Formats: sequence, C-alpha cells, structure tokens
Amino acid sequence: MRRRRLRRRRPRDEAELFGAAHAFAGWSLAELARALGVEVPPDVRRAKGFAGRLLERALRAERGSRAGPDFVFPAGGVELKTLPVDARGRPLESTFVCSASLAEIAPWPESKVRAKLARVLWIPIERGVELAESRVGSPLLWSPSAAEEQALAADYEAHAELIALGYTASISGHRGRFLQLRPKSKLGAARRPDPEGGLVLGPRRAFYLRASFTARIIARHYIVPPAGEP
DNA sequence: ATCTGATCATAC
DNA sequence: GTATGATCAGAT
Repeated sequence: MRRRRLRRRRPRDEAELFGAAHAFAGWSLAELARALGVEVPPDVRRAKGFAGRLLERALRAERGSRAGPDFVFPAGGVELKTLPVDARGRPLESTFVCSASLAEIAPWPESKVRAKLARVLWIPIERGVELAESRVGSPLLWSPSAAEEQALAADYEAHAELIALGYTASISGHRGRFLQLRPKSKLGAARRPDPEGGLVLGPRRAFYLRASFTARIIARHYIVPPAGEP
C-alpha cells in the first residue's frame, strides 16, 4: 500500500476544493481511512454513508450533518455527493437529494431540490468487493445544464401537484423520469401535520435522483485512475 | 439486471 | 424527531 498524505487546509474556494478532491483520485477507502485515523467498518450493511462521511472529513467540509451545503464559499455553496459506481463507471444506486414534506411543497424555484443541486461536487466511488478496497474516482464539479434543470423541474412539479392535490396514496417511486419521490421510512411509521392542521399517517418521503440521471452526468467522465491491471 | 420500499449510522 | 450521509435487499 502506497503512503498517502492529507493536505491540512480547508479549501477556500471551488478551485481549491476541486484540487483537493482530485488529489484523492485513485485512493482506496482503506488508504483514506488510514490517513484520517479512522477504521473501515467490517460490516458494509452497517456502514451506509461511510464513504460520504470519509470524503467530507478528508475535504474538510464545514457543515457536516447540519442543514445547508457542505461547503460555503463567497461565490456560493457546494454540495458534496459521493456516487457508488461499478468498474465501468455506471452508478449503482440512486442519489438521495433531500427529504420532502407532504404537508407543504415549495414551487421549483424556491425548492430545496433546486438549491441542493445548484452546485454539486460529484465524487465517484468505484465499489470494490470489500468496502476498504473501494476506490475514489476523479471529481466532477457540476451544475445542471438548462436542459437538465428543465427535466428536473418538470418531474418536481409533477410530484408537487400530486402533493398539493392531496393524492398522497398515488405517490410512489415509480413516478418521475429522473427525480423520484420515495419513502425514507417505514409505511405508517410517522405522524406529521397536514395542511388542514390534522395528522397524516405515512412514511417520510425524500427526493432521489435516478441512476440513469447521474449516469448521464458522469458519462464519458474520467472515473478512476487505472489500478495497474492489464 | 434494475428498481422501489425499507433500512442503517451519526449529529443535533 | 429531523437532518445529515447513503445502501440494502426483496420484488419485478
């Protein structure tokens, strides 16, 4: 295993953040964890989010688990998203964006979804057989193109309309070409206020980007430096 | 092989 | 409980 060193300073702008992220391209999660002085969890099923938190620490994200973008620069916030990919660079999972309230849904221009996705640093993680063997790919600093934003907005508004009409029963992960609205808790697990002041029983929902969408974002992007195999 | 509902961990 | 970080695993 190669020796790996971390840089010390917190990035002060996008360029520094991108440079810092790029410096990790090719590292395994084991190497990154060792450099940070943390253990790689043995049980993958109990380690969801490990790669994301590891990269947050490695890149000195300010906000950690608090609300708002991971990095706040004078020029604007940047959201950090790790994206699990296979050896060919295809995303293996959908991407969580943010939770959604069925009691209240903002129009697209003021939506949390739009704010979250305005500026994203994507870091592909090429999944290894073992979690520790997974490798950090090269980063991509992204904002939605006009076409991408239009597509996301269309999906979002369709979800928002169902919510506004109270058709919560017909909300499912099947809807949305690129942006899904799916449960993030067990059915019937939560009780929350509805617009009339009563209580609505139902799962917590959240917006997710389909893998087909993130695949297009990182398509033809250089994913992970060669591992030295033929 | 892909997708949707369910699930896990941590911070506040 | 809500937010952050996501991935698991059974259904299709």
